[in-house]
Parts: sequence; C-alpha cells; structure tokens
Amino acid sequence: MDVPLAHLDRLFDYLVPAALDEQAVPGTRVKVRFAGQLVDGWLLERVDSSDHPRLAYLEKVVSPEPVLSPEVARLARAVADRYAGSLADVLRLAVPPRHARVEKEARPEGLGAPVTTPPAVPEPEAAPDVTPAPPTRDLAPAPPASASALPASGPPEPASGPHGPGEPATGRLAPAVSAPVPPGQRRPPTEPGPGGWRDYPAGPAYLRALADGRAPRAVWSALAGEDWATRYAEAVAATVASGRGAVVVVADNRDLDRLDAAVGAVLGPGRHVCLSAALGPARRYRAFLAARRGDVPVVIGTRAAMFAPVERLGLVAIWDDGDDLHAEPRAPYPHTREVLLTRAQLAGAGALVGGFARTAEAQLLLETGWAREVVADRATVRTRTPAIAPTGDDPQLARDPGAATARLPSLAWTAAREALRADLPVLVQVPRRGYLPSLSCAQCRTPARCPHCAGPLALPSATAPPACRWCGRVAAAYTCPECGGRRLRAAVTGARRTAEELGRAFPGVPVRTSGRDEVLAAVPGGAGLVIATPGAEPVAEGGYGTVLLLDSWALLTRADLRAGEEALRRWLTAAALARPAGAGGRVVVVADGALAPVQALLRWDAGWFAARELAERRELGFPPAVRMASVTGLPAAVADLLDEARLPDDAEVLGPVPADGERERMLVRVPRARAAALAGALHAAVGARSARKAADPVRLQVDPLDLF
DNA sequence: ATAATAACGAGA
DNA sequence: CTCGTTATTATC
Repeated sequence: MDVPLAHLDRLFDYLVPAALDEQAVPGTRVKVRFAGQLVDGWLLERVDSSDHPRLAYLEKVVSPEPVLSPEVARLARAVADRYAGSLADVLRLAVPPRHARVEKEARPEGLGAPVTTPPAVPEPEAAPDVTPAPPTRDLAPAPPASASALPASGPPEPASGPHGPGEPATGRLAPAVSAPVPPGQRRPPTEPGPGGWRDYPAGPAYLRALADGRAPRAVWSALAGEDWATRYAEAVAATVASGRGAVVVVADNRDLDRLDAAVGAVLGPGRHVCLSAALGPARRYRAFLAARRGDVPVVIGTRAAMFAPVERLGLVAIWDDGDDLHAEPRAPYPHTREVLLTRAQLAGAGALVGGFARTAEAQLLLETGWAREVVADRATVRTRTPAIAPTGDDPQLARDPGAATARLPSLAWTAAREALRADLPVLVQVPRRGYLPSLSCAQCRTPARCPHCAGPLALPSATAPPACRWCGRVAAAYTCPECGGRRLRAAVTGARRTAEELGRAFPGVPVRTSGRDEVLAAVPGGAGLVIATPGAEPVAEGGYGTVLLLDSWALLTRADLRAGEEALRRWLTAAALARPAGAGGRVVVVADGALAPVQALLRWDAGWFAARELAERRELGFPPAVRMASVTGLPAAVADLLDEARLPDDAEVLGPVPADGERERMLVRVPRARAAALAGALHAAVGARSARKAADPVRLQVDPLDLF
C-alpha cells in the first residue's frame, strides 16, 4: 500500500477478479479500494486463501509489467526493517516512477528472453458474474512471521548479517553459491582474467570465485594510481561469465562515466545499463526496464541503482563507500553499502567494497569475518605510491591568513615548483568552506569531548559555557585528557584559498579550477595548476607531478565522528592521482605528521587506519561498533515517541540536544546484537503514533551519518 | 486519512 | 437510562 502511514506497513489481501487474473502477477503495480478510496499498491504475492473474512476486489492492475522482482521485494522488506522504515518508503526508492510511453516502446530485437515466471496460479473457479480468482496479497507485506512471501531466514542483521558474527568467509573465500551457467549464455568478448588484480595476492582468487559462480566477499584497498574502474569491470565480467548479473554503485556521475567506459570496454556493447537520477524519468525507467526484463545482466549507477533488479545476481559492488553521497537522503535513509551488503546476503551474491580509503564499517566486515581483505603487499605499495611528505610541524603556518606565499609552506611551494619545471601538472586540493566550528584543546588541539558520553563539545552561544551536543551537559571545567590543558578554542575553518592567489604564487602557469559549479573530468599532462575541492579532482594524463593537500586543519578539527576518516579518504583519493615516486610523483600534506590520518597517508595504509578507527569507536561506543538511531522533532513529540517505544533493556538514550529551530534531537544507542530490536521498537512506536493521529512529526534515522 | 466503534460522562 | 462527545481501532 503506497501510503506513508507506519501502522499500515503490512499485507492486505484482495480478491482478483477473473478479468484481471492474467495480469495480476506478483510485482505489478495495482490500485485497490482502501478505507473508501482508491490507493496505489503493490501486488506482492498470489495466495489461495485468506484469513480475512471480507475481501474486496482488486480494482485495477496499473500495468502488467512486474517491475518489482521477488528479490528486490525481499530486499526492500529487509531494508525497511533495518532502518525502522516502511516498505512503501523503500519501494519508492527501489522502483522508479512508471513512464507509460517508455513501457510501450518496442524492445530491441534479440535482447534477452522474457524474465518473468509468475508462480503457477490456479485458474479461477467458474462462478457467475464476477469470478474471484484466488486472493492476492497486496500492499506492504507483513513482518516475516506472517508473510508467506518472505523467506524463512530473517533479515541479515545481526545474527547472520554483514556485520554479524555468523557465517564467516572462511578458507579461501566465502561459501559457494550454486549458479549454473544456463545453456546458450553469451560470453564476453574477452575471456575474463585476473588482469590488474594480479597486483593483489588475493585478487586472482577473488575473480576466479566470481567466474566459478561462487559468492566471494571482499574489502579492497586500491593502490595509488589504480584504474579502479577497469578492476571493477573485470570483476563484473567474471561474474557475467558465470551466467550471473551484477550491480555496481559509485558516488557521483563522474565516477559513473569512468566506470561506464571501463565496463563497456571489458564487457562489450549492450551488456550493461547506467542508472542514475541524473538521467531523468524516461531514460531512467528505460534503463530500469532493460534490467528488469533481463535485457542486460549488469547495472551500474549512482545510489539510485542500489535496488536495480538484476537476474541471478552474482555480485554487488560499491566504490568509495566513505563518500557521503552514498547515504540516501530520503526516508528511511538507507546507505548504499548497507543495502548492497544486505542484498548480497539475501541473494547469495558476492560483494566488493572497494576504495583507496577504508571505512570503519568496511573494517568491521573484515573483523567479523564476513568479508576477506584484498590488498597489495607492502613492496608493491612502495613501488606504486608517490613520495608523500607532511609539512605540519607548525600547523599555524598553513592556517595563517597572511599573504599568498606565506600560506604555502616552503616544502609545498618547492614541490609544486619542481613539478612545474618538469612540465608536469600540479593538483592543489582545497577543502570547501563551511565546516561547523567546534571546540578543541587550545594547547594540543585534541577535539574536546564530553566527559560523560564522549559527544562533542560546542559553544551553544557566544556567552554560554561549552556544552555537549549529544547529552546537553555543560562542561564548565574542561580538562583535556591528552595534555591536561584547560583552555578551549574554536576550530575555525581555513580561509578560502582562491585560484588567483595561487596563480600569483606561480606566475605564468595556466590555472584551472574544478569544484562544485564546474567539475573537470580530466586535464592534459603538461605544466599547469589545478585547484580542486575534494571529490572534484580531475585525473591528469600521465598523473600529477605533485599533489598538495592544503588546509588540513579544517578537515581534521571538524566536529564529526568521521573527521579523521573523511580527511584520509579525501587525501588518498587526491594522492592516488599522482605519479609513482619512481616517476617523480610527490604529495605534500600540510598537516602534522604525527596524526594518525597523516601517518596512514604517508604509509598508504588505509587498513591500518580503519582498524585503529574501529577500535576507537568500540572504546567510545560509536557506530559501527554500536547501533545508533536519532529521533528529531518538537520536544513533546520526541518524548512521546520514546515514551511509546519499548526499547531494548540495554538501550541508552542520550540527549536531548537542540536541533534546528524549535526541534530537538535524541540519540538511542544499543549494542549491535540489539539492532533489530531497536529498529523494531522504534518503527512500532512510530506506527502507534500515526495510528492515533499524533500531529507533530518525528524524524527517525537509524545509523545517522552525522552524529554530532 | 476516514469511518466505525467503544468508552465515557452529564443530564433526566 | 439515553444522548452526545471523545478516544480507539481498523482499514482487505
């Protein structure tokens, strides 16, 4: 039922009129009369009988196209459960709006066979007038216990889930999944081989497992300069060779263009489609239908593609899972990585979580044994990595808002000049403005944390004493746990460094900018300055001679749980565009070399940092070591919801802290083992509230990306 | 949402 | 005891 009311998040049975029997196939969009009015719904399954005494008839089958595949329906239910959301909300994300004209278009000749094999439905019994076919399960499916459509195994969290302790990826690779190659399956133009995966000791075995029809799960840390798009294309090709399909999701359209080219080159034409919101309704629905109808085995795209229906799913992959574009901004706010991993779990598909950086969440996959690490050995890392040096003994140097040259530490300036003299391009990464100022120790700059709950301290107003942004406690007499310092300072973001200023520092050199407004995909190989904000760095032909990472303090002192992780991610992504040290590639990061993210950059060791980060989150009780949920709304509504919710015994409620305007925010924290119980309790509480027409809305977010 | 229904309390 | 109002519940 496509209604946004949480307490209606379940199945309803309808009779199928004989006239609609043929069209009323699971996965179709339907219209039914509900509470007196016509509403949209999803036909989820056909059943022989119903417990409900008085059934109404299905009003209409909107389109015979079974757009919702059984696999995606199951996935959507699991995602709704994990995120304390409604199935209807998830289905809105999973199935793009129908485009009737596109649906009627003739399908290209010779592409694939019809996909759907609707379950055998008995013919309606002969009866006068309107002949009822067996009733149909419509709308939102009930929770697992009562919905026959759902598999015996529940959602993967937490017992057997991506982050759970169960089902370790033991031995060589994850357990095999039977997926026989159907006869007549087309082969890709080139036989898939390990290709560039040979640089990673576990790489060839991973590809072999995919090609053999198994379901290997890997967390991959890419080498500097890696052609990651081609590696992903190779993994996809291996999967396709086993007669299975693949879904690959990247963060933005620039990455998608790269991946598109690589997959096209490796797989040949017509074997994949791109799916992203940027396509617009018609093209998006066309790509979606091509996948659903089985015309292509591979879907690549931005997060709009995470639910893409693919036949015989063999691989799900995400590139750069730390990019916050992977977080869906619409309720119930699922994260691409979590959706894809749930999907791999439910569908028995392989998984590939790759990036130059590694998130704490990916590290958890390794530490629970759910996935296997694919990394290069240290010798290979050394030959591929540019020479990376910190220049941050005096962090003031980089933050001093003085003259242009004064802002460039001498090492950075020298490295840039030398690259330009060698006729090589120089990349300068400058963070965007606008990070929240927060408090850190005036002496050692350790971010100030609440002594009670380890939340971040901030100044509520110019005059008020510092207070915790989580639990609201006032930290009047703060003492830094690192150095004993008692003074706090606001971590001001770096001043905006303009291209003109840098141009003045290097007269006569062409300067290009790439940022929010205009993103460059690539730049030529000769001498030139490229000023880019994180995520908008163009690749340079032959690689950059020097990469400068400026204003690091603005990144590192952000009041964000992921500040260190995010800084390292941005640095690695930019540094990966430099030439190897042997070819003159250099990276200068304007930061203190003793800091952990800087250390990880210098050693090109994302895994080391992620392990450290995860350990710290365990200690502090932060995600992903625990499960968190946030409840935001007017104080009365928030209190009402938490009052209503039967939270697990060990749930810890933090807050309230002021949110925007009149609203406030509370955080609920539970151990991972209680994650499902927490989501269930919160969803039920939202349902109870909506059932009694509680006026003020509350926003419920499981795994909120921003905790502070 | 909206309608049906159960619950409640005041007034006769 | 009934009527009128309000809270509760179900919506196939």
